[in-house]
Amino acid sequence: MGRIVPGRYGTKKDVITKKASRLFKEKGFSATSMRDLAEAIGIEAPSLYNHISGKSEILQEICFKVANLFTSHLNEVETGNIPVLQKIDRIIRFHIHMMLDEYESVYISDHEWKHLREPYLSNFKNQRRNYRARVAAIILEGIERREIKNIDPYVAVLTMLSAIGGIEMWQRSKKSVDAKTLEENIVCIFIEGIREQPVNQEILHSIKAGN
Amino acid sequence: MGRIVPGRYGTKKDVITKKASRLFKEKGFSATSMRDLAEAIGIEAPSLYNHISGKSEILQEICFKVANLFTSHLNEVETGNIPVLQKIDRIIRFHIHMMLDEYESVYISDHEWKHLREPYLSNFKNQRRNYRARVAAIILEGIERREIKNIDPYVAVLTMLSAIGGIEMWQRSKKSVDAKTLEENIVCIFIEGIREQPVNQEILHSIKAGN
DNA sequence: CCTACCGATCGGTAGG
DNA sequence: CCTACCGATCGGTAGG
Repeated sequence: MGRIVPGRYGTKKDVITKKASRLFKEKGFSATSMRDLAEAIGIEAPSLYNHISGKSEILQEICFKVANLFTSHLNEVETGNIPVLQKIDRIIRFHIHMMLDEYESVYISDHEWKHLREPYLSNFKNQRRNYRARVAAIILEGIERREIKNIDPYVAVLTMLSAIGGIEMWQRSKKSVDAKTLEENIVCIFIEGIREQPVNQEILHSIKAGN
Repeated sequence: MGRIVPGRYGTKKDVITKKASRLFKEKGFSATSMRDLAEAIGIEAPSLYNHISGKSEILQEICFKVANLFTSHLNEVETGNIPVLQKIDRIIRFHIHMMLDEYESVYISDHEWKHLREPYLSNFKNQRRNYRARVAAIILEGIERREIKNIDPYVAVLTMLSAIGGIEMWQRSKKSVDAKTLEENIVCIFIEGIREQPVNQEILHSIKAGN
């Protein structure tokens, strides 16, 4: 095999990161050896170290690339002058798109982050906690404006984000449900699930009143 | 250290499985060595093999114990002559309770099953696929009866189950939200998220009666 | 990007 | 349940 050539696949490091994403996703970070990775690329294991400093650097690249994309998107959403439910709608759709477009990276960021080394581990956990707190703040605002029902904002955030995180298995059976149906169904479930519903409240009231 | 004594912690094998659950959850299956496990228990690594045949047997015990609990509960729910939304309500609550009571085992069953060996790996995947298909069938029935809105049943199942699977992080910050609030919030989001709207009084009644 | 190689650690066995 | 130990494999380095 010749050397890895930069080109339409990006730098050599990008090629390594891409191949590693697939392997880490399929076998897990710890169960993937540098020899597995090298073989998948078509080089010998020691050659990898010309492009990366070590196995954990690859994991760092993947996890923070994903985390930064989510953070950047949230920055945009927060500054927009749109209704709260529309903000939540945008966040949900972005998560779904990330899962469909970059599902290997997102999967690793969701499931393998614990193998990050310090100080990256702490940084990652902080960034994640911060992200969730900011989304929870949006939901809280919606509750105060009576656009969203009175639920615990953090429960709502975790429920939504982990639900979308679970659709990775989806990728394999793309045929059965197309992406658009998937997206609209999920958005529908959550938006109507968290939205304040005056009709239901009225019915509930009339039941309690004994009508 | 003396030998592991059976007693209020169950058999020696149970003690090993319990300790392993914690370690597999914190470090991952592959990153947990038999020496880590032995040290946590207070014995030498080779002594473990008097009680178990190998590392993968422990993972099998954990994964299938969880899978069988879910399957057993679904068997009960299916045979019950209750409205569809109430069946879904029961399933959701069972998943939440499992997550709160046995979160280490459930976490491993959710995240580490890929490290199972054949034929256990195939058996586990089959059992899981079967479980989801059966829950999807319940949802489909609800759609046909116009109790549930017209969404893809399998998307609804994955959304619900993976959302609940994500609340494991919850365990750590028990203080911030009590279990009852957590449960009611999640049930509320999903039941109202999938219910056909406008609501009719009968369904609301049956849900309330089910609690 | 390769060959040659390192110390550490792995899951597991032999034998008592 | 222990000590002693096995072959295999790990992440990574030296040197070219």
